[in-house]
Amino acid sequence: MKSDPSNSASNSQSRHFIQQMIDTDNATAKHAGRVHTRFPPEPNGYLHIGHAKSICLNFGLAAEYGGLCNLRFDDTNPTKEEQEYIDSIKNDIRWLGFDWGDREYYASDYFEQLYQWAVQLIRAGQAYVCDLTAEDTREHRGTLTEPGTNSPYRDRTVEENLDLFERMNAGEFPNGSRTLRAKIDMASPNLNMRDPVMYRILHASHHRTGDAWCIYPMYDWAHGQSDSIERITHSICTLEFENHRPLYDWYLDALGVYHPQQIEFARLNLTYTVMSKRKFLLLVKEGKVEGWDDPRMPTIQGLRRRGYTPEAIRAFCTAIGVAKFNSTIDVSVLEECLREDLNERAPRAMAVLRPLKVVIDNYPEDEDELLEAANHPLNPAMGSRQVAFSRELYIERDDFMELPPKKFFRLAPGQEVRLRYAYFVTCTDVVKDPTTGAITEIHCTYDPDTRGGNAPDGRKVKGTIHWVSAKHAVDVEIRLYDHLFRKENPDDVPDGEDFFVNLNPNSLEILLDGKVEASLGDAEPGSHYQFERLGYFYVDPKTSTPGRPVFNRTTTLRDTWAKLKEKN
RNA sequence: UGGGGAAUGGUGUAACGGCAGCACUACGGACUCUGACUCCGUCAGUCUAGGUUCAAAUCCUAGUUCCCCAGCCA
Repeated sequence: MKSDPSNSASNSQSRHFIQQMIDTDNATAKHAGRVHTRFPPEPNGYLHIGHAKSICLNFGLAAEYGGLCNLRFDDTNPTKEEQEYIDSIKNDIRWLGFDWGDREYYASDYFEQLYQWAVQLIRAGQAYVCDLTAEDTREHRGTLTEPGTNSPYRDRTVEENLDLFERMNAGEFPNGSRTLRAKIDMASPNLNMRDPVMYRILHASHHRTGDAWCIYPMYDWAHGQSDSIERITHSICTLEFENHRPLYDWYLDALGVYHPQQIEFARLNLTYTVMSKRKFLLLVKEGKVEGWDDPRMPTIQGLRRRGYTPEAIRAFCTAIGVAKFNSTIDVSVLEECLREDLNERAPRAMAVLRPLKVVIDNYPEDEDELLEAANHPLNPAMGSRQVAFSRELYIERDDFMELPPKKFFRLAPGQEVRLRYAYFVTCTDVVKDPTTGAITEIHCTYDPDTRGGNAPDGRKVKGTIHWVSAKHAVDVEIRLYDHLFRKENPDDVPDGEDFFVNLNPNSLEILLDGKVEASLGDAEPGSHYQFERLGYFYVDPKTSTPGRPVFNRTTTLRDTWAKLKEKN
């Protein structure tokens, strides 16, 4: 029995309400201690971070309690679902680190059983064929405050219903001409109970069953029974299905079959992003992003291409908790989980985003040398590498100011700084374009005694900056990403506008003259780096070519200097 | 105005009649060959009004606010 929190995987002190429910079930032997969940996506779109919450919950709970989690595609609507999505969903779940073994199921696997069950309900007088049009059905349904009215077809005989249903299935009737409905209660205050449609006629080819069927079960008719067939113990879903639970219960009880317990939790909302398949589609269709896997998209594919790791996403899903309150998580929580993971795994390297040339006047013209740099200062096991140094270097434009404010610890005329892993240098001169006045290069002298970065005389410098040897640098494309929207809630728009007005025009900045140290010239696509003092970068697997890596900025490092500047 | 849910610092989330805790954010400080990491600290919360109780975030009553439901979508 896993009811003792101290020896389960979840021995973190606080347990969310679903864990508590399962603990209670186990304590009372409700399912004989069995825990079997499922993740039930509809294959009509790509997975996003919101799905990740559900995936982590369902697979996580199963793992925690020594149970199982099925993957089941809810493919009851042939007009919307495609094989491509199935492949992509499976790929994403696997990437997130979860395994459904051989339990890959489809609601369409159960079409025959569902049909038999429908016949059973007809025989019991609990379902009938209705000839109302969609529009008439709506009118008969009533409103939130007024009861509906019975369909004129509600009292057909069992024989007639059986015959009609059979003929619906045989393809005798056109789309939309008839439905099979459950006979429940047109006056129910819960609209889902007002004789819900169980089957609709859809002469459409299904991605798995082909043309075997021309009637397709509604989600409500298929979902609970699918869980029942799979002997799911805890059917976890989002809040909006709470209103449907009485209907699932009704179906299961009417059929007299195994009855899973449905539990609803709040879906994930994140600041600075939208979270619906419909809106993602709009962004893609309108060309606001490059595609479903655009690194600014909160799709699993997008996050992955941005450089997120499965570990970071899983940590995030644990951190945010599970509850019934409809909340919006600050993206900083996600970013913090990311940094925590990347800080440990990403080897360090030096790269210059916006190069400014530096000439070391007292360094020999034709000389080069190799200096040792740690791949991870906090983890010696990651080893070190040699970086080339020479007379001409690039540094970050931001790391030089001609008229530095107080507390600017970087390069400025007369100011000495450390070039990381190299030498102390002092700025001696600034060269400007005579017409524009723009700084084109700066001159320094170096102190040969500080080789490696320390002064034998014990003198200190306030600043250490990164650099790349001009002669050895590799030119690369670097893509800087920022929030897709500039408002915390992108749906907060003026009257008559849509969420596009909140798009952040600076969410993507492409730098074509980035300079990286030579070792990065053949960086493996799909690998992570920390560019020191800048952030974490990911070698884009999609656009990198051999010898020409493209770096996506996954996220910046925390930057207290930038904050300080902002305040002044 | 019917029904179903939910309200705890800026944002999330615990506490299940007994000291309101944790994380993120923000703000200070220490450390530093990354203005990073790490460490220390500060600000800040029980939706409202009554009631029960020695004791209420927790129980009761009334109210307020927010979310979901009128697809032959899921």
